[in-house]
Amino acid sequence: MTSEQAFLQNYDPKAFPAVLVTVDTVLLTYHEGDLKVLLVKRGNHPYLGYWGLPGGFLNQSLDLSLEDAARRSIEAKTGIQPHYVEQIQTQGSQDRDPRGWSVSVVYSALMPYQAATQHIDTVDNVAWVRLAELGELSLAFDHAALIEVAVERYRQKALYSFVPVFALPKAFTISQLRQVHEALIDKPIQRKSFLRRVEASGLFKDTGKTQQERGRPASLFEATKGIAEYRFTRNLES
Amino acid sequence: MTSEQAFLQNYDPKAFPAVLVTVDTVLLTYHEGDLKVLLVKRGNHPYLGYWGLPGGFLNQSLDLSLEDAARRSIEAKTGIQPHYVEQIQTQGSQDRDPRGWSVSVVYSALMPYQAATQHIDTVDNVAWVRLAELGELSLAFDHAALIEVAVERYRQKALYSFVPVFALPKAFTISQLRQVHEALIDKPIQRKSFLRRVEASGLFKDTGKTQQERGRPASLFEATKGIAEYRFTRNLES
DNA sequence: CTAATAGTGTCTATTAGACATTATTGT
DNA sequence: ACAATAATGTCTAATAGACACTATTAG
Repeated sequence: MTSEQAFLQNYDPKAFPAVLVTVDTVLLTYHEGDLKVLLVKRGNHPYLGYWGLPGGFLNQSLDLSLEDAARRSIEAKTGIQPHYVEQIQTQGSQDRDPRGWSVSVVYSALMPYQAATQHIDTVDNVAWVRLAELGELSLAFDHAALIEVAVERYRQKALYSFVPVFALPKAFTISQLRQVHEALIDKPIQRKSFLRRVEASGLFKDTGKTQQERGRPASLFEATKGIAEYRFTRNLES
Repeated sequence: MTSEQAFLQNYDPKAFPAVLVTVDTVLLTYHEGDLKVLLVKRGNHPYLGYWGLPGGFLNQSLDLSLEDAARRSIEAKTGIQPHYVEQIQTQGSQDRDPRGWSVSVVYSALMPYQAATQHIDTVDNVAWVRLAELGELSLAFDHAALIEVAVERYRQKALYSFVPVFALPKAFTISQLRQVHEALIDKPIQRKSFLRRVEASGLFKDTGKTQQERGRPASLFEATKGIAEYRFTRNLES
């Protein structure tokens, strides 16, 4: 039996054929009544010219961890560090990438539309695309399915948490927040029920300011710490 | 701009240093009042002689997909194909394995104790270990943390689903099922509340048989199709 | 009989849905 | 005043917790 030290010295990482490891991110926001996902027009083969998710190969020198890699690619495309990031799932198979056995670790983040948009407006290969429009587009790899899984996850969270709040700007009205939840679950939510939950959570701070579109001005709120972890024991109807 | 075909012909998968990709599995069961996890005594460096999770490097020729790899290693260690498998999370960082940048895709499965135990009793490097005992053991890599994440996931599911039923044999009593849920959430559950949910779901088939420990014999039930997907809109208290 | 466990009856408390009512703004 | 949207009042329905009660077995 060799010592661990000797074992590691003799260990050859090239003994096994390499698996392609990419980290892809599903970035979502809410703007003017629509949920939108950030897509990038691919400048390389395969799927050259197709829209796909931001992300790319793991960079073993730059990235200390998978989440590092996700945050790095998010900041590269949007110029901001989102306040909500979670790992969604990992897809890996022999045939999802023509270059070989490929594993994609999928992260997702929610962010305010405005904050990210000033950065992406400066380039023409990055765009927010309405989820409703995705059917018309043919996306690279299995990215359409990856987006679907992320959205389904948020749909569930809209029923028992306030996680969707991270798709809004820092200050927002309760109606706007309700609209994000409604867009996710694709159903109207009773205003009274929703407001009761906002109050019961105790996690929203009234800024004292108001915002008006049409009709009575609405109070502007901010999310406080802990909102990402808060859970209701009873779901909204789905 | 080269054609996609030319690009793929010139593509060299060895241009990037290989990332180590492993698939590890957290196999859980319930037996005699305890939740147990299947551990394997490692026969190789690193962590030679430590207990760790079943799993190993992705085999690019044998495995068509990540889930394939998980199922293959589960069957290798237990001799059975579990009825419930889900992907838990993926951990990856520069320093979790001394051999290099390593990614571990973690799957988890629930299975009946008896079905798997006849197979593992024939070897001495595989064992069911009570979750309560894990604190005394020092596990390989970050496997203790991976188990913790899987158990926490099932703890949540115990509050709004019947997924824990897959840790029991084909026929079981409602008390046994309740005990699995109680072991997961570490709290007693009202028998009446639990039975109400069993009835409301309509997903349990009374076998007509009974089973007796002490006291009144209990009816034996079987799970029917769809139980893995069933969700309550209201959680048990956590 | 008692002990033990399975299973039921029934009351209370909580909370989401429904929907009517009031409040506050612009035109 | 009217339209539009925000915010509240209040009733009902659904369902989990609490816990007492009955049922069925072994010894």
